[in-house]
Amino acid sequence: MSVAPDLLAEFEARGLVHQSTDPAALREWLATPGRRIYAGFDPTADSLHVGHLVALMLLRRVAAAGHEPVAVIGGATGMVGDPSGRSEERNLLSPTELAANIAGVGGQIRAILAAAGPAGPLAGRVHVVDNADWMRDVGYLAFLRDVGKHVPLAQMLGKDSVKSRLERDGGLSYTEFSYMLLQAWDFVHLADVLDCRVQIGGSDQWGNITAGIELGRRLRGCDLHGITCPLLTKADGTKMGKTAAGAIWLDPARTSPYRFYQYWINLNDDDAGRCLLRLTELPLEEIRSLDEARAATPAARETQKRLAAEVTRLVHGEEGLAAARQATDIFFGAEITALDDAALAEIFADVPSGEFPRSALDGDGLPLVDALEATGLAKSKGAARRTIEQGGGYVNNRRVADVAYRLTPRDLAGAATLVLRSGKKSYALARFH
RNA sequence: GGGGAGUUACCCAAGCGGUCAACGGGGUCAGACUGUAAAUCUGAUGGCUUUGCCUUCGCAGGUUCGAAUCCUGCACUCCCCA
Repeated sequence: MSVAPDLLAEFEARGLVHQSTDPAALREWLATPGRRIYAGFDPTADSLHVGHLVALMLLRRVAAAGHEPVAVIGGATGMVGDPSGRSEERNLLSPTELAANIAGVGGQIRAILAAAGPAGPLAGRVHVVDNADWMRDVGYLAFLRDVGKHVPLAQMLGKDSVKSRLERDGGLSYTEFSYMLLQAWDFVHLADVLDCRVQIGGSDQWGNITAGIELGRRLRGCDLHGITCPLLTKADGTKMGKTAAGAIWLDPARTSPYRFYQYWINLNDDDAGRCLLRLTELPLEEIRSLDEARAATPAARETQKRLAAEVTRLVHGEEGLAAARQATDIFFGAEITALDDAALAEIFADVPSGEFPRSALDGDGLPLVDALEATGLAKSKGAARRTIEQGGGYVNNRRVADVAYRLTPRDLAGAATLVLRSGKKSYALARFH
């Protein structure tokens, strides 16, 4: 292994450092290749969402720099619930839910850490562990004596996550209050068994990370370090990855590759520029040239296209990216002809559909107005007529100007499916059985 | 308990006997423009078997050839006095 690139400088250049412990000490420790650095992921759902991508990318950068990332799945901490960044008490997850979540989240973490980057496969070895493996058998009394005894209450009460919750009406339970002890113990445990001395996370994790550092010093006399990165937010102040329709998930069953891809394509210029730095592994020179291109010819949307391609490829692979691009061409492009029903169903996975008897197409056929109404593209037949009159009615992406138009077997794009559209973006599939 | 004002379509809000499916604004939808952005402009916006028909203006009755508009009762909201 050659000399490790300066990971901290890389983080700083990409705007990934919000707070960190002593940079000089950190830099020195990181100068040796093969260092282990961890980030935790609590399995609060069966899939991660784009909000988790920054942390995943941090781990990939760790690996790319010749160190060894450690991803900790919170099988134990997920039982308790992290109060950080939350305004209300969490509901406890059932053991069954939790097991499913651990499986889902774990699979995604492994896949993303295993994916090849623009510069080929990642160098460093990757660890994926579950903190339930070392927490499960720790007895309550032992934990109170071995860990709790070394954590001053004043310190716990001083954390923002606790303070802000105490000031609210709901307060927080003892269970969530204890959360930081578990995460602190994780850090000390990983230092023990893996010599992992740096924890990274979102800026809301600072309190939990410093709790671990403090515990390490009191318990082991060792120097642990922490880095937090700014939470990814959009220019309008909302969280990255939240849309009106809900979160953008990494699981293709929850968010199709097409919608995932479109999310990045639709970011505004500034947000896209920032994401390029934080969420991709493109070299800084390349990002700089994209910045220049964006300033010179913003309409080309090179930044968004490149960002969407990079992130989609990482999460959904080449095939997912290809599917998203194909769907994009169709959604924004030409007339739809000769696609088979499976491909149509795939491309239009996010789109509502209406079922009709095959016989509806026979004879005079099915009035387009009825089909638009039945698939929900128009609230009433009157609205459907209006849409067509005003030039917003499409069959297979071909504009239909005739209000009295009737669908017949000639209009089928696949064997039994055709595509209806109202306006620029509202699609529906009509299936005939 | 007494007096006054009000209740109109998704929201706000005009209309005060016929030309009212009901002005205007917001929202929404469609079109143009555009960078799959923002802004702007244009059109539409109760339903239907659509050159016509049906159902809407708090609810129920009534007057009238004809009512969202006038009368009576009821319900709810707001304001003033007690």
